[in-house]
Amino acid sequence: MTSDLQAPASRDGNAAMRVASGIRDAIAHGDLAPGSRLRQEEIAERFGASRVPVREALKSLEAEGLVTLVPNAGAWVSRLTLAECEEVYQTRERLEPLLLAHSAPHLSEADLDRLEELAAAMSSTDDVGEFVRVDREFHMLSYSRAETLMLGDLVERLWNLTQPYRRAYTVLADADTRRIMHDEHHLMVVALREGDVEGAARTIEGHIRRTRRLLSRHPEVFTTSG
Amino acid sequence: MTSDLQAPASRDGNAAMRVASGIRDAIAHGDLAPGSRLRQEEIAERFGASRVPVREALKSLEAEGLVTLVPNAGAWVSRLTLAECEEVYQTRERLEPLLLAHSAPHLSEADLDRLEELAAAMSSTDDVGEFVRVDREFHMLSYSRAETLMLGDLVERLWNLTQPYRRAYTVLADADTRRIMHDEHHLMVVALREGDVEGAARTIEGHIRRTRRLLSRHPEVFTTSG
DNA sequence: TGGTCTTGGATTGGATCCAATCATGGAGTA
DNA sequence: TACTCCATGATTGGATCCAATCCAAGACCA
Repeated sequence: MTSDLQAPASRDGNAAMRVASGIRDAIAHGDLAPGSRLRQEEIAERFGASRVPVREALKSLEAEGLVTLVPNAGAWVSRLTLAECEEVYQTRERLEPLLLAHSAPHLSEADLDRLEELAAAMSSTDDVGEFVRVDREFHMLSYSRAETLMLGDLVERLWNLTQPYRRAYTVLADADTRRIMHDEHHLMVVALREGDVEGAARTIEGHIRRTRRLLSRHPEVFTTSG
Repeated sequence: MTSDLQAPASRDGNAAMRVASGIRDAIAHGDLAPGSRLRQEEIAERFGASRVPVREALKSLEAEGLVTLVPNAGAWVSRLTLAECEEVYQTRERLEPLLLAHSAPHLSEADLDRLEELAAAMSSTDDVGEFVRVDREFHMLSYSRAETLMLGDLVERLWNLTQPYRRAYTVLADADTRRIMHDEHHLMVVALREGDVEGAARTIEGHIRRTRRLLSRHPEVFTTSG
């Protein structure tokens, strides 16, 4: 019980924030699958905190939609149906062009170089995990210069909601589809370099739309076999 | 073991939920102005609870953007600048046509009759408080038949964010502007009756866009004089 | 034998207590 | 007079304890 043996958990930020980030990451990385039950005490012990900050963290995650909270019953990692996932993509289709328009004018040359690097890395890798990771970095970087109150956070949350399924259906893309995705990424960088915000916005919209339609052809990703 | 995977039906009634709703309503009704400090103990006493559920409620409200939480300092009702308010309206401009498209096919005749009633009530009242209240009911009813995972809640949150400012700039609309707003409402009902989802979506988009432009002509609403 | 009731354990929800942190104001000094 | 430093009170953050609720297994009875 003496705290000398147990190193006090890192002090930056408050505990609830740390716990929330930890759970978010665990979900994103696939360590916590959709449908998994989240027991407060278990989480508390895992993060070296008491249950109070855990409950606050779960409240935040519920508001983000990542966790489903049932009074007097418990918390589960949210599970999406195909229809719900399509809804998230429809929403992204509307919001990300807007967010990109906010960010595009402030992207530096270095940002654009990095975007090109990431696009190239995506077309050369065969590892799905790596692809998904780089894909996320690519898009988030393209939005990173937007100075927004909530739109940026909102889009990131939408990505988080579908992250567990992204890997699953990325495997299913055939060579042609992958080629088209890479072309779209490249087109987007070109448009951004030319200062063609409208063109970049249209490209990202089409990109998300195409991904959504790919998704809807693979309902097997969402079968609740577990 | 597998019984942990599916969440049982929800049951409402915990304190954190009540507190969150209470604060939300207080902000919406203007009892809590943007910038107001929220002291945990004060709130706890007001709702007859302890500080623990209050802290959970504040976490939720922070995730919604209604409350700004500063570690080790406290909580304040979020205050928007003009630019941030315009961002919310830009976001609504993209999302509400989509949400309306989800809802429109499921609106009943009774719903449409009620919408017409509300539109008429808006054009006949001179009381600003009444107008704002009915306006919200009108739009929320038009979305109420959408069966969405998050889009419906998301739009409602966006409305909540700007609710404190809506009353302020509604006063500033001249007779012409009000007339146009009423026409738009009526046009929307007509399009919905005809089953013209696309037309209704365009109408609501134009309606929000017009409101946003009206808003940007009245920066004085956002001067931090208080 | 089948259904209902009860009881125990497990888990969440809430209250109280203690620790950590921050703002405020006053004393002391150049 | 103005600036620094420190002490003190107020407020938030976290831990522990207790109450309420739910689920499941087994007892009881028709």
